[in-house]
Amino acid sequence: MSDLFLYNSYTRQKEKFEPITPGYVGLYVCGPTVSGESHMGHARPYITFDIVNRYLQHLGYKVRYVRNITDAGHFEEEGREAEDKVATKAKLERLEPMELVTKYTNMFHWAMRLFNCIDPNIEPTATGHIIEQIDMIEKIIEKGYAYEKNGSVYFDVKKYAKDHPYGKLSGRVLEDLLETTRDLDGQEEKNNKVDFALWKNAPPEHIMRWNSPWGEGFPGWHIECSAMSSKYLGESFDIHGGGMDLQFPHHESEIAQSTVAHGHPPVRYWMHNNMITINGKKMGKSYNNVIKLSELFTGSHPILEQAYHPMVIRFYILQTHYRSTLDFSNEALQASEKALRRLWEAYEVLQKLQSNNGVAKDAALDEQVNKWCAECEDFMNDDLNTAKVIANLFEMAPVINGIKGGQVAANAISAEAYDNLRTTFKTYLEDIMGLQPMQVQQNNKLDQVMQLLVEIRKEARTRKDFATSDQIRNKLAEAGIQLKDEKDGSVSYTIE
RNA sequence: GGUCGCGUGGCCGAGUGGCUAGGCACAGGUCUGCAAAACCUCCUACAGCGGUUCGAAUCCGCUCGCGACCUCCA
Repeated sequence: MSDLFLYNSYTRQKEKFEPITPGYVGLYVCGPTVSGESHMGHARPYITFDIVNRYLQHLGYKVRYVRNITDAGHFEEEGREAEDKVATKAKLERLEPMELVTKYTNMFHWAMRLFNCIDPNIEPTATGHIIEQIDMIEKIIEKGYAYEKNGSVYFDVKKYAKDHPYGKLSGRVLEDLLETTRDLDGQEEKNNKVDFALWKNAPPEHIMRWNSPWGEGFPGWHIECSAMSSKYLGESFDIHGGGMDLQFPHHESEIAQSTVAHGHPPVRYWMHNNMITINGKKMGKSYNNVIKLSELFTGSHPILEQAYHPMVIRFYILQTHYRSTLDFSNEALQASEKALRRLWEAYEVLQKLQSNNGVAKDAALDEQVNKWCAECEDFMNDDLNTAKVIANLFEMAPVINGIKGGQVAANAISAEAYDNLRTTFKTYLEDIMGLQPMQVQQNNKLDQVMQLLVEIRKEARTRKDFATSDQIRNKLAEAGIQLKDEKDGSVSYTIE
């Protein structure tokens, strides 16, 4: 058995994974900002790290998976006027931040369920950890790496950079940053442009506000992850994940804050998934090119030619390595849909195959099958190469279908190889990659109706009444039910 | 402008020195009453130029094209 190697963004190389506490893994992933509906781009990190979580568990680790909900910040609901925030309005007329945040948190959870992502063990909210964040800020001030200005607190990056490797994660050089950072509102308060806010003084119209030693305000963006990850995973934990776009400034700032507060860097392995692009451009709110998940599932976006099942999206994402960009197109998604359908059907065929008595007639094929199965683990261990795992499963699909169709002898492979096939498909398809059948679960009554139709069609065919038999087949196809005439004369069906 | 990354066959995408992934589409065939499904076969690519090497999609250099981050961002 090979060892698990993960690409560590911090060192820019694949490293052997060794947890801090043998047998246990602390995994923290930056969760969504719930000020709006999740879009397709958001699907990638949560599916990617669901695989990380699942695979670590498969390897026998006890994983504590923490994924936060960013529900504090400067939120506005789309379509609402800025004056909604004015405090003079009646309470129920005003935007209530918690209402907005609850709505989008619920929608996020809905999508995660459909994607079959395992729930994190802890899903802390930023608003629920204001005290922890204030504590941490105070610690940083005590150590002399932060300063207060007009009710806001800023982290002193320049001072930190003197004796710490600031910029290592994101490949920045402080001098460059000092020159190139753009002018933004509120910058004049900072001692240096590169400093970032730990706490922000809330202007009167800001509706999210908490008391703090520095007056009413709200936490800076980066501090929540530092405070919550250390609370639930410890001051040193194994894996921190998130999208590549968070490397700077978010993760870089996290490292700086935690290093000062705790006296050492917080994370062993930094993992970053790449972006989903559309027409070559990153899908993101600021580019105005997002496809929301709800639109994706229903097909209700002008660019979409059809609705896409959550499992198709999941499979589509897994067909690409997580560190590569993934370009959206209807064509690509439709290809994934067909591919997944074929692979899943092979899996179902496999479950029904009868094992032979043990001896392999085709030693070469037998060996090949065992090799394909064994390789899956090596691929996963090589920085979670799900694309290669899927490719291997596809190599085995014709063997499975061939046995069923008679093109491959049933006793070509050994009983061991059969078991190996079954275990491999189950383990990788379901347990590790978290895929599920797309088909509607068949219920008993529908099945009885189907058996009746199949019987009528069979009789019609015997009479050579092909008009009737084809009508049954075609009408069912229109309804999304596909009949398949099997080699042995039986008829099976699949429902889309 | 600075930093980093990418450019693979009709499309999507693995792959980082030799063994020419995989999926989808196309074409041909087997099977079928006809189909569908399945199976078999076909399609042999690595932006361009130059270099290193016995050998490069893979390493180095240059050129062209694209993108990400530097601002909220998964």
